[in-house]
Amino acid sequence: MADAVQLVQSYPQMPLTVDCVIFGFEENKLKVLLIRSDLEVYKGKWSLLGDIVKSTEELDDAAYRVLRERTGMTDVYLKQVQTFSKLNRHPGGRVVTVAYCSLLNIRHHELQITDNELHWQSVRSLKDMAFDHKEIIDACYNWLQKSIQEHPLGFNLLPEKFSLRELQNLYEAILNVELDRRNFRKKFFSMDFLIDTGELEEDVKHRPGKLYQFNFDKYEKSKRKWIGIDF
Amino acid sequence: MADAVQLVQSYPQMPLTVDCVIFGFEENKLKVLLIRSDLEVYKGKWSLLGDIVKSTEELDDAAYRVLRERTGMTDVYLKQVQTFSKLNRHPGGRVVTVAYCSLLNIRHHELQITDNELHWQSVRSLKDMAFDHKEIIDACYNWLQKSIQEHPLGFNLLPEKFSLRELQNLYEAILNVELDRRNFRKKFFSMDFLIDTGELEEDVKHRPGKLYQFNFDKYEKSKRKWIGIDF
DNA sequence: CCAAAAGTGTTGGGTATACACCCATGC
DNA sequence: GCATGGGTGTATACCCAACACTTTTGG
Repeated sequence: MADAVQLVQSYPQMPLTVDCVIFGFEENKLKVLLIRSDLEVYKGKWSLLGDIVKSTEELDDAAYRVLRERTGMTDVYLKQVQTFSKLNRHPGGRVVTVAYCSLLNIRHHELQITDNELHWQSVRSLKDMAFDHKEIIDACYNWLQKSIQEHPLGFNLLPEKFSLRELQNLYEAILNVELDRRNFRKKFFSMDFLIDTGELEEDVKHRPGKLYQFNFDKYEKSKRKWIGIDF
Repeated sequence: MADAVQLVQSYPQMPLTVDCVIFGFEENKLKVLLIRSDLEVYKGKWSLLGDIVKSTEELDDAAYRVLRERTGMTDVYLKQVQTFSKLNRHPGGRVVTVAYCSLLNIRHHELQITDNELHWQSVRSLKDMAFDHKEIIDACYNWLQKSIQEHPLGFNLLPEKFSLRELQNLYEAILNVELDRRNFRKKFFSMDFLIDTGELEEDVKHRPGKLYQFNFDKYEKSKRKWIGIDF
């Protein structure tokens, strides 16, 4: 054991951080939660929410901590996406960062955000960010576009009860496509994971749509392993 | 700028390593390249090929360096998969590691391996490895199973010219399924990325199959963006 | 001629796509 | 009653899964 300790002590060390790409959905747009950079060189630029990883902290824990400290939320979808290590990515020296992607419902969380430098920004209008954060967001956005087609992640961005129109708007916004409404409905109804709550939309100035919930239990039980070569 | 440097210098630091899960295909089995652990506590156990990340080295470069130093190969498929940070994953103390997955053709590389503690082991027969390396291999294997269905990665594991039977054996071994030969052929021919070399298998004691090459150029040009919700 | 694997087509069922009309609500 | 979006069905094309026989080669 002593040899192992000695070995590790001889290793070069470097700072490690986590950066959270926190997605939300509002006004039919996919948005990401940003904060003003606190570095002089990036004055005025937006940056991701991130923090150092402590010496005795696991990466997932560090990412959850960032979420908790920034949004007050603990029960949020979170997933490690990629680690970035360009030598010049941080102006203060070598810092490696692990990017996490997080999905949350803006409505559930808006009251908890007090720091007024926090800001939900449309993913489509991003430019000129601090560090390599644009690159990190692009990676997470690509990951999201892919994952939302294979897993029921989108529901994390919606209220617990949602209309099919909202769901479709979400998919259209994230995938940047237009989908046929009837086929979209057929698709989701045929999956049979939507629970009709019996409730209707309110405060809408046209015929109200039905509200549904996603049946996560049923989904978990029926997860299948897909074989299908396609490239 | 000075503030940024000072800030980074105040960050906790830790050792960072890369571990390469190097897959190969031989005797119709998916294999992974392992080495005897050099730590006393793991005496006799197998471990992945890995190394520290140098202070001024990017992660991809470190992973390529490991490959080059261990196999002599430079032109090998390599992809960052996941970062592992459990506090007790290394008996010598806190070490974070970034796992890379690599695919190579064993035949092209076998002569370059001189260290006789290096060893190709069947993925199916893995057990009881050093560190958290079993977990890392599992993650990379899952990644491979998924990716090989969406991207033409498998060809990195085969010789440049291969028969359809070899290709099918590869898919069956990695996905751990049996596939219908006629449908498999139809599938690949309909993709239209296989070039008939006009050559035939040799030294085979039955009717020889045709040898094909994968048309990477054509594939790159025709990459399409898929929209298809399915979970 | 025998063994072993290569090579080849068809059919049926299910799934994706394209498309148009009536309905319920608010104003 | 009109504007707005909710809700529904059908026909077609495509793709996937299932399935058996003939051909070529080596020995």
